[in-house]
Amino acid sequence: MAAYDHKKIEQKWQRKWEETGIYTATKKAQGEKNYLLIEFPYPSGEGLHVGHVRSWTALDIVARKRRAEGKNVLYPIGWDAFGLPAENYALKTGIHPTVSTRQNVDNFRRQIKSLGLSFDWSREINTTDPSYYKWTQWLFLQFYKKGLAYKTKTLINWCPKDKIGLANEEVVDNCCERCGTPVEKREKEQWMLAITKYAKRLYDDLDTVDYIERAKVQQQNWIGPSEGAEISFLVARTTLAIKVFTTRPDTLFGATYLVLAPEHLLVKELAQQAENKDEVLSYMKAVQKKSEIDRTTEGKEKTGIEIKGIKAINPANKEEIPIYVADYVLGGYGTGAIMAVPAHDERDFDFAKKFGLPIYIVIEPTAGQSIDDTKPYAGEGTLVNSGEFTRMESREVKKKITEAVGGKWTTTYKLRDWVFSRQRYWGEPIPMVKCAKCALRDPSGQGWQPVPESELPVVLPQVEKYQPTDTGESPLANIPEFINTTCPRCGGPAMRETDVMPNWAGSSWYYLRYCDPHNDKEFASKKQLAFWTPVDWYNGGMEHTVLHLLYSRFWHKFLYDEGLVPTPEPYAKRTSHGLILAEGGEKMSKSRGNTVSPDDIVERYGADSLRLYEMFIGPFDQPVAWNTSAVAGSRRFLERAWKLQEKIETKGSTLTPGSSRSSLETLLHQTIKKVGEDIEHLKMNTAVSALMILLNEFEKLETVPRASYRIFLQLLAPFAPHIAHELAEVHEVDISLWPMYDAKKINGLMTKVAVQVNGKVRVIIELSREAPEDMALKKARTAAGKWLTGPEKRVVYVPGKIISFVVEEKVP
RNA sequence: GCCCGGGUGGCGGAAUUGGUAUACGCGCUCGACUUAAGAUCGAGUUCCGUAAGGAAUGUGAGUUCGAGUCUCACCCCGGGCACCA
Repeated sequence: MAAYDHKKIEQKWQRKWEETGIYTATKKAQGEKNYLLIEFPYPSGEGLHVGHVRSWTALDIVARKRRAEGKNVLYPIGWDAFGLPAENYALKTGIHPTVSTRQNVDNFRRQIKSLGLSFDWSREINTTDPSYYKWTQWLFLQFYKKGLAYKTKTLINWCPKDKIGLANEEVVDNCCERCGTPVEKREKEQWMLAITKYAKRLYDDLDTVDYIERAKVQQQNWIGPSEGAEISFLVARTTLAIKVFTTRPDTLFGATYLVLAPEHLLVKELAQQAENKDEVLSYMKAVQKKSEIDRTTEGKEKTGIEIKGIKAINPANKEEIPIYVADYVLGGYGTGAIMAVPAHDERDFDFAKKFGLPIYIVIEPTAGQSIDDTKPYAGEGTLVNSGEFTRMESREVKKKITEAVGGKWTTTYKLRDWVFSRQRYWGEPIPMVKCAKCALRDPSGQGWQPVPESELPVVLPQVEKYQPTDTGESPLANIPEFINTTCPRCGGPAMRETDVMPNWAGSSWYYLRYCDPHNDKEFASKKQLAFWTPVDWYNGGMEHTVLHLLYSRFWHKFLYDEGLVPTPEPYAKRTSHGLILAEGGEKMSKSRGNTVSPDDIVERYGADSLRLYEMFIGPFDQPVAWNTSAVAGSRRFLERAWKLQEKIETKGSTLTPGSSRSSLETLLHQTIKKVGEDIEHLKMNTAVSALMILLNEFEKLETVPRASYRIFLQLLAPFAPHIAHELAEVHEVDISLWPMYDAKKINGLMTKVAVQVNGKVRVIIELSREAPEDMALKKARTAAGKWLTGPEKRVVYVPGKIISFVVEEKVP
């Protein structure tokens, strides 16, 4: 027997799989369809990360198992290749992103193929390919046609280092998610996608999908629905009204002032009539200068200014109350204005204390709790000082009060519309044209015209300089041949949009393209979509839960409304893998110099060892630290599996004695069940452990029955496909099907039962599974006699598990 | 502050409905083989104790014949949201 040569074996099988194309999915194949998806990678210059291997191997195991079960599996791969790193690399080196992307993709492809992942390479896609982004642009135009894409002047998050606008989702702790630079606010014209129109459905439909709980909760938090009332406060001696949003209309009688956000549209108008006009305007200016950070981290000391001489009328008690402008109220949430109830809200309380505003208590805790006048009481309770509502319960009165003052019960969401413009080069050009002439006839005055679908794609032109400008214009703005065009509506001179799409655009629909990747008439045919979608199982990182996952659900729902996709949700099931950390538990990163390259591990130990190790490393959904010396353990396991060949019984002979056979049979059936179920629940670490236990048992035998050996290889094949296929070929056993277990053979004839005396396990006895109670107890009493020192008070017998005696203890 | 996870040997971690805690692997110790090292194979490895035995699943209480698992209170770690009215 030759030594285990992983290089030879892995190359041989990888070549064979490629030549025979056995992992190519076709609609015509037999069996129920099964669409398994992993997040397609960004082909970075650093190459594959061991984290990619974790996610992809896990679903590869699922894919291989399901194929063996006769399912028609689609497991595709592609490249999410637009994005800043390629552009920044071009800035540094002058190498065009097309070139570096091609090189990186080639490297990724080579690396992935060396891992023996059973991807369908015939469906490989690339978001930067014009034949792909043609359809990304086409989809954008559908949003535009339905009024869901619009350009507007808005305050956006601006990263001064990357010189790029960011979506709210890309801002973490007020810093750029990518580079960590504190973001600034800038007013810019931006293309927006109206994701807020779908807020309710994006929230509600989470109940219809099988997502890992954490992902669901994060999306719920992000969408952030909040039920409450919209109530109008008239401005005294004017025709104006200020609409506020509140979740506590029951405290309306305690509203002693109003607060407008500095961004509120009415502020400027009211300021004109104010006694302290200049002060109000200078406060607004000061707020505008403040970054988001200053606004939120000033030790929570609240600032604001009264609009003097102007009062609002509390619709509940008709009292005139002052109006303030303060930046603790956010412009983008609710109506941008609040009614302040200092007695029952901590923020309003702080503000009222600072500005000496009245505090009216209108809710009293129902029972037991005392009111502490140094703190506001924010709980529910009984109304006081509330006119006709006095003595009612706060919970029951919310909608009644809202109705009584002509308010509206409504739901507000934290979700904001999606900033879809990037003033950059390496992205899909937004297929819009601006015509000055048409703008005159356009009610919005903007003059935007969509590029006719027949002229798609709008191809990204070659540029000399990639450098974005401080004014925030795209490098495309420097290319006259690109900008100057004719208006599709009037035929006159017009200018192209120079903004490009964010890198989330191409990834918002790629799983649809996989269904029909070479279609040049449609983004995917209805027939193919009807067959393959929805994705049955999608695995990816937690970091994409509120970005990619939410965005693609939004696109999908829109396409569903347009009748372009057959299901309301794109992904039936979503799981997530934990990060792989460096040895020592730190994050792996190039700058820390602690990365592990899959190439090195494949070279030294082999792909099968790497796959097995990453599955064995720990619970799939939790972060784990890398440990190279533990990879050797997986390698040892495979070597022992290799060596086991020597013990296989030749065809026809049965050398293993009968008693070993029956206990081996029990273990085999248990292992089939365990491995199969563990794969379905991604409990890969315990599945591998079960395979190890089986191998340990095999090694104790003189010889291994062929049938048992075959089952071992069948179970091993998804995890370590190369070695399993090699051994199967050499020993002429068929491992193309997944083995079945016999439920009756899971339990052996004999079973070990623990005997407890007064709660302590004293002895373990072996019993026949069918042993009657009296016999079992008799045997237990004999075995545990030493500890049965007093009269028995109680006996519990759970067959197959435990016998528990409670005896009277001798008091010394 | 609110909402999710999680806390078990030297380390990564197992543990069906409450029913033999520490599976499996790494590391370590001893032994065999070897001139030697490595690899491999065998034995051992939660802690205290020579042993009999005792103690232990973040802390403290509770329910139970029996608790890692259930209940209550608290501590610590990781993640998400956060002046969201």
